[in-house]
Amino acid sequence: MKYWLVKSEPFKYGYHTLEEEGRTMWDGVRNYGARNNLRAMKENDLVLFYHSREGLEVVGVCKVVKEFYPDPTAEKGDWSVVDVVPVKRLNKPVTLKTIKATEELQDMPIVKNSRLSVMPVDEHHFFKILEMSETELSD
DNA sequence: GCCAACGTTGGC
DNA sequence: GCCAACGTTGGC
Repeated sequence: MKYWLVKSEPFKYGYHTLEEEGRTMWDGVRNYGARNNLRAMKENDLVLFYHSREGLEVVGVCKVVKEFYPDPTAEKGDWSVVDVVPVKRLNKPVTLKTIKATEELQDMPIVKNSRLSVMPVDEHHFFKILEMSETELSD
């Protein structure tokens, strides 16, 4: 089991949109690093959902339900998508500001590389963020 | 809205 | 295959 973080602009596709739709194809990734991370995702991996540009906070957790396959929205190039479903909205969103202020989260790529839209998250970072959000997954 | 950081493109 | 120019992302 691995853990990830994906970014989305909430005015384009927010966590609320995922909750409304119940499931989505994570399309539109056009960056090789991000794509390779998508391809490394396995079914049942858990993914933090982060709102970029507006909000600037981790708002929820989702889960990979289908491993990578070709991105049907790509007109050319070798791009991939995965399918995800919402798992749980965080009780308290964890802001980027808070992440940056938390010593043990300094190694997260989001702190150093603001442009990567799909990134791996260490297990202990993942659970630290859940703890900070006062959210339990086991239900 | 600005601009830093990062990626991509294309001339050589 | 280097690197300058350009484009995009996303924090501020």
